[in-house]
Amino acid sequence: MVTLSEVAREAGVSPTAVSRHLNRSIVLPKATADRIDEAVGRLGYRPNALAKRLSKGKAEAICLATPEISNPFFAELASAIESAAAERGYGVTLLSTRGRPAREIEAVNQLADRYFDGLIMIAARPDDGTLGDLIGRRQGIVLLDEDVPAARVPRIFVENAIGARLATEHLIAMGHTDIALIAGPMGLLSANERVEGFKATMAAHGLRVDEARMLHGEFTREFGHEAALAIARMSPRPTAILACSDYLSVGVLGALHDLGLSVPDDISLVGFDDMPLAELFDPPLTTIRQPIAEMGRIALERLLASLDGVEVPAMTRLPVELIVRKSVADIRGNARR
Amino acid sequence: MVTLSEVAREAGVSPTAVSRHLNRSIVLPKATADRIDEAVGRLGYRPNALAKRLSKGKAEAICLATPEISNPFFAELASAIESAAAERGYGVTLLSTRGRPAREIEAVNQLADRYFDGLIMIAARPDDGTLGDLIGRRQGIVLLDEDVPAARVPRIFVENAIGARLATEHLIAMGHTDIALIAGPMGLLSANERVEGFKATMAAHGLRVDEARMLHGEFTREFGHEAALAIARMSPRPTAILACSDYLSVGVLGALHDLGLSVPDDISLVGFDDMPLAELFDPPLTTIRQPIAEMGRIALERLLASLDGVEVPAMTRLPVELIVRKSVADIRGNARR
DNA sequence: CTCCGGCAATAAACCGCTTTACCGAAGGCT
DNA sequence: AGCCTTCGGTAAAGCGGTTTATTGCCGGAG
Repeated sequence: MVTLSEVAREAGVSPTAVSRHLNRSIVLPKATADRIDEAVGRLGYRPNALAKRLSKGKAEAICLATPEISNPFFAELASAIESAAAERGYGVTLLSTRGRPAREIEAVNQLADRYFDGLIMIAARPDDGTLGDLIGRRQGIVLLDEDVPAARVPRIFVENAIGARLATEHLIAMGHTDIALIAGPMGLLSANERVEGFKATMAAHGLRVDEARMLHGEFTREFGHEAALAIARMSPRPTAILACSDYLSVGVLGALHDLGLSVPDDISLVGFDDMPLAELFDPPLTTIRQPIAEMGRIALERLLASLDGVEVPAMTRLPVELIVRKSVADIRGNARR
Repeated sequence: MVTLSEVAREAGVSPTAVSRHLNRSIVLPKATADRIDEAVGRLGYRPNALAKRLSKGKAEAICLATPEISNPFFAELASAIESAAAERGYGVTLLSTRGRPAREIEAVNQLADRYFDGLIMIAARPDDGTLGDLIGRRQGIVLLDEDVPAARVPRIFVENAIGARLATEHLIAMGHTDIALIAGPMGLLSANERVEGFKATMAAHGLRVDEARMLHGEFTREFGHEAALAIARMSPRPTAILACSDYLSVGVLGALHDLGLSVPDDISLVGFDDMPLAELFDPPLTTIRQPIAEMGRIALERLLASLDGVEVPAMTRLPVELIVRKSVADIRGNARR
């Protein structure tokens, strides 16, 4: 391991000169500069990142805390963030919280410990205040996709209510009036907003929504499965399901398939997220697209900006879009089954 | 930012005492220990990770270099690795190489720069020797899923040839004799082994394989799409396709669907990887399962072991398994179409 | 002949923690 | 009484860079 001092000795100058020359914080006469460059090359010198980080007080890295990186939605987000970060010379440390509050707290603590300069947090469940307190008004955090109420940090969300409206309107336009909702965890912002968007749209069309037809649970395949089973048993059976995440939809698809029910012939389904590969499902999933790549890019930009001390918007809302594929049946004019 | 020295002053002891006490490298009388603990608590002291890393000479982090983290196969691998690493107190830095050799080299350089202690590398394309030289016999690297020939580091691969044999035998058992192969990049170990497994199995069954029916290209959706189009145009058209990665299969499925060809009625398909969600495709994909979670866990274990200086096997082969779903038709007894 | 300014380069402090000695006092043994 | 241990702790040298303030020197202006 060759150090700065060795290069300096080799080039016959001081370590300071080498450091400043390499960081372009000094302009040396060509002869000296060449001697240094030559020594660097000959010894194969590479600055020790650990030392650099300590003396600069920057980790040159950010952390991305996701509920679960194996979820393609988060994986896609991670990809966008990593790519943007790499361009700016930052590393991305991954931290899957797996829905455990302790892991989310760990992420914030590691930020405090300077393991990284900033943190992009995708929360997974409603916060009881612990996380919010911890985040407080700390610098260097950005909340993505999901809220942690008490925290005073920049947020990047999508238009959840509009997405739910788009989905609901589509279903209504196709003749559905009895729609079940599979929502996310009670108390989670994105879940709430989607529920509200759904309810408001139903109301606007003079449709009643039965509380018993709105199921709350985690954004997991398992809960989607479970909820779909429950919905299939309802009587009369809803003609359509709005699932507030594609991961839920995946569970729904599996459950309905197991029951021998066809989507969309027996029951229609709209998802939310447009997660990668959703177009390949059986049937291709009609869903609300979140601009994943853009969310990631913007989250990173906001984070780095706030690290540089520039003021960033407290809240950014990104647009969503209805993607019509094959999971919704047109039942206009049909008799109620 | 409160430092060790401040805690020491507050507790009326030396920084050494605080450091050693906190790291349990000394046992102090209860009274002193309590004074230190109390000071730590009152000041809210947290050790600076940057300083710790420099003085210990360890980054407490490893890097996972994947071709593309948004690919569910790699995302799943990342999840397993992150989880195992977290248990051992290591952070995981993500680096998507996006198939660019420069990014792979970057990963190795960053390892040299001590950005992290170890590197799990999933190579993406045949190496011209550059990467191999760089990796050389360097400590702290493990190759996963894909080879870089010249390097003298531990490797964790699956039984590629056996997987290809299993897939081919299944196809043959279902009556297929004219099988097209969509292989990975020429010269990539996993691709080669799968091709060889396919050829050997065909030969063992007395079936001829036409070189023109074996297509080489990158492990991407795009190439899968392209290759499927080419295969559909062949005359006579093969009755089955063996795609050497599920990501390729995804492209195949899309292309055949666009052509109005049904899988498996018009053409059968077997994939490789059993990537997450493959069971939801239309049709559910028959494929060769790689034990993704185990691969990740073992890769991490091997890496950490080798960092600790313990000898690890130069090569580990993990078993694969045929997962029969719905993408292969039984055409035994059928007339050749 | 001095003084000043700018060039070339450096000494030394610092980032915050770890770790390797090493030291003084108290107690136990012979 | 003298010597050895153990206990309780510390001084100081790193780790490998960055950075601030400073120095010596030289040429030109006054």
